[in-house]
Amino acid sequence: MSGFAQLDPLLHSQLRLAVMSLLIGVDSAEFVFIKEKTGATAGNLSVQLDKLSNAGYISVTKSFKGKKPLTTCSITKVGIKAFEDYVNNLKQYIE
Amino acid sequence: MSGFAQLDPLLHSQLRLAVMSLLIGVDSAEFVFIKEKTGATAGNLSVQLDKLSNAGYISVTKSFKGKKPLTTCSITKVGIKAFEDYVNNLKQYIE
DNA sequence: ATCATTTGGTTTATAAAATAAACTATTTTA
DNA sequence: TAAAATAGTTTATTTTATAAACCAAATGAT
Repeated sequence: MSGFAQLDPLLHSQLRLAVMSLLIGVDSAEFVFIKEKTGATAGNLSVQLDKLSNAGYISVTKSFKGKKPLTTCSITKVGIKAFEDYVNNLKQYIE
Repeated sequence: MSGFAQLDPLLHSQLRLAVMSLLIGVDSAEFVFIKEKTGATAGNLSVQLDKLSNAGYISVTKSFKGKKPLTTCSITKVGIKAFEDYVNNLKQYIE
């Protein structure tokens, strides 16, 4: 058990980590809610959600709330596993 | 206590975090030792040590071992504080 | 003795990432 | 009905991380 484990670069990003941290505690969350909680700009959030989605770490559903677009996100099993692995690896650095 | 604390970007980098993690546990460490423990290339390590040094997080001393150059690093008080703050902030994301 | 290789780095170039600015489409409000 | 707000996306820019190329001295092989 020597050397430092590689930290998943997809999770080792402040904003994406915050998103995952949020999503791991809830069933699902809306774009606007995530934006407010993380303090991210819409553009940045949009890009980072895409990356998490493309990696299969979250699922993103686009629908409508009344007549306004509604983007809903939830963490996937793969995402939960990745997050847990990341946290375990990280502990090697900070404990 | 809402929102996510900003993670010190100087520490939120895999290699620099590994370096700090190493240095926090020892009195001092040599360039080659850090390089081996972290698995970094010399070039990358050199750059990242500079950044930590410029931030005042570590002190870097250049001398000679026999006739070969010897770069020795140690964490500073400021660095210890920054590391501890980083770890505390990070816990908000991963706990 | 000298030519190649290794050691211990630094500097510079490139690839990748984060972030913000600009934009789109619809909808609400004045 | 014109202006502004909502809910985003796309594109451009800045920053960062990383590796490749380089340098000087020392050691090893022929």
